[in-house]
Amino acid sequence: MRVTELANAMDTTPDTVRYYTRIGLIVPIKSPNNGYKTYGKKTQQRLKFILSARQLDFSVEEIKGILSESDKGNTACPLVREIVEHRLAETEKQFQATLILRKRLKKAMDDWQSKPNKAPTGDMICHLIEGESEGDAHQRGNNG
Amino acid sequence: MRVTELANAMDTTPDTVRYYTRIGLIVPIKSPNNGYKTYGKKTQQRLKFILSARQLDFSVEEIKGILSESDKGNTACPLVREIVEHRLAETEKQFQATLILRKRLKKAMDDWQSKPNKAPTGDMICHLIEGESEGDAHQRGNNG
DNA sequence: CTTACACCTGTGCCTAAGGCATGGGTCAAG
DNA sequence: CTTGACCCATGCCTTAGGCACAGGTGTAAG
Repeated sequence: MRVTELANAMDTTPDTVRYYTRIGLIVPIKSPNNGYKTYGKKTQQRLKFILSARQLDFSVEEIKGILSESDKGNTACPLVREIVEHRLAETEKQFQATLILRKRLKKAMDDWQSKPNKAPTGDMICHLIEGESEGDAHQRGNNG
Repeated sequence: MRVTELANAMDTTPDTVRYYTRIGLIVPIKSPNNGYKTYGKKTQQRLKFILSARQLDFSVEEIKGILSESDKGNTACPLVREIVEHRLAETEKQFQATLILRKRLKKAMDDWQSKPNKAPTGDMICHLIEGESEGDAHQRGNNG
């Protein structure tokens, strides 16, 4: 199988396959006559795993860790459980953040409904936004 | 005001201020004796606008467009309304995606509760994930 | 055999919004 | 002058691929 063929079979893009190849997640055999990368059944299995993990929003780095463990013959399951737990917590945060953003956007649209458009003054760029930031603490970078 | 001072006053980081400076969103005066960047009141106002817009998840590129319009003396309000509308739609999508991911993660944790850890076989890397991808179509990159 | 042409391949550069490390400059106290 | 604390500008690094480019491959026609 060559890159596009594999990509189609796994319902992903050739660029994605190339990317995973480039960073060593999957290892093809170089065809000796034309230098094209050739992927076998085992690699397809591996790619399937990678894509499934990506579906759960595992980062590529995390997947690399899992595969590394598995390649040494060890169970990757505990690691997988840990990651999924962490990912769920992260998703919960993301969820809340999106909620807040949505509320904020809706409020903005609502508030602006009645306001006219104004040309910028020396003190204001767009009164829609600048009249808006009361009672809402900003957040410095407290990420995870 | 120098970079850190401005950053503290606006409750953001010096790196952020430097970034906006670097890409020309805000323009400081170079202090002639030490080469330090110095920011005035007008710039602080501008930065406030930028940060408020970022709170609404406007991209920096979008903000650049708004400021460019405003700098020419034109109303940026229609553009702002348009962006906020678009952003709201985008957020809605994001919201749904996060919901799906959360459901998927929760289901995974649930399903795995009863399953043991297994060493990888020749055909499987981690049975938790590989047994999981039934009845769930993958998605090729159909983004917006 | 050669030509034509569609499709395919590998490589390298690009992204968003800053974060971080480095090497040096500045300011006040002693 | 020297120490030390803090501050500054600059440049590289990050994700997960996307995209453009230049050239190779394969098949049909001549």
